[in-house]
Amino acid sequence: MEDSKFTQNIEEINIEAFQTDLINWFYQEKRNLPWRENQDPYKVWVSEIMLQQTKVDTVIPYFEQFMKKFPTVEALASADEQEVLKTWEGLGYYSRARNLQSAVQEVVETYEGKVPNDPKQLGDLKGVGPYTKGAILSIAYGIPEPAVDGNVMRVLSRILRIEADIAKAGSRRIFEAAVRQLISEDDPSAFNQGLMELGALVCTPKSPSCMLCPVQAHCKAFHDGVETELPIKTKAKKQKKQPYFACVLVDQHNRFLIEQRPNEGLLANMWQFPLVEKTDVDDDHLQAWVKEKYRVSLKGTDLLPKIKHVFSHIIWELDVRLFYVETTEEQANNQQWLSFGELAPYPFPVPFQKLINQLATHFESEI
DNA sequence: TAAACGTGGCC
DNA sequence: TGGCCAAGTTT
Repeated sequence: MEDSKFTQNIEEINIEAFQTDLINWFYQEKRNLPWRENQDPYKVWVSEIMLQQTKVDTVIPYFEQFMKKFPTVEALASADEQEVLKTWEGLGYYSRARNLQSAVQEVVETYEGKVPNDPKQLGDLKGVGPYTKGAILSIAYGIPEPAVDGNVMRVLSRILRIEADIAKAGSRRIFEAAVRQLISEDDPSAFNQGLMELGALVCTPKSPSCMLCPVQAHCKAFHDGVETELPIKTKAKKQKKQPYFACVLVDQHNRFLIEQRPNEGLLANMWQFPLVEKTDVDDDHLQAWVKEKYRVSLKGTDLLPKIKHVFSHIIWELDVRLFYVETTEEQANNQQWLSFGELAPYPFPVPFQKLINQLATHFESEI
């Protein structure tokens, strides 16, 4: 259906000229990025995972740190997961980090530490989906496989005037089919990266710089004057608000209670201050809930500024309450009483980094 | 197929 | 301010 129109448009393209124009532009204009210093498959892999749904400028410092701490497949495979998460702290989508370490462990155990260049073996690794598989194969190994990300879909939707909804899961295969016809067998790495770099620097979502585009002459959308109408992308649903109480328990030695989140779901295995949904416990029962759940007696409470945190699919509204604890009993083993300085090694998601910053202000010199 | 899964920057 | 966007994968 959608394919028929694009099949016709692809036949109007001079493929050799398109490849040459794109690849030459890429070598001319490509940014110098730390993961482009060589083609080490491990570095390519780590960079591709970090770049998922994440801007280049955000990734750069994380990539540098990660490579310093885990320079090889073996180093990452044998690291503590907590240290890996700490290095990933603030980057988001933390299952990427846990899947990456798990996959690297499989590479050590099953493939003698060599990142596979076999599409099936590579694609079966945790966290390696169709895009990442194609990116590693083409960039690290020079194998002509499609690497279709959001950039590639946007660029090709314009060049070929493809009107498939790029928000839909099934649309990716249309673009993969297009790439298979267009890709350079001689330099699939520069071709795939060129498509993405073009999307990042020229063929941008809002106002594409068509006058600077190296493949303007090949672009159906530009020819027809519809470049700003593409790609077609349906809107995401609005996030649902979730009101919580965030509870800071402080004992007489200025130690704070933190707990580790479950090993799956949102922010898996990350640490937090005790959290409870307001739909589960209302204001009147909060104090009793804290005493019961954490086996403490209280000598006072206080109020800290509210924290709002927007995730991709939900919004946390944290009402932050301070509880001064008189006596404590043994706590569960996913919990820790720690002084302020001892919090440092524990990976916290951003909403709790905000909270920790509030504590630093609130307690000033006390801690 | 659609929802879950983070975060920061931009307008 | 709130919606949109960024080199996606898993379930």
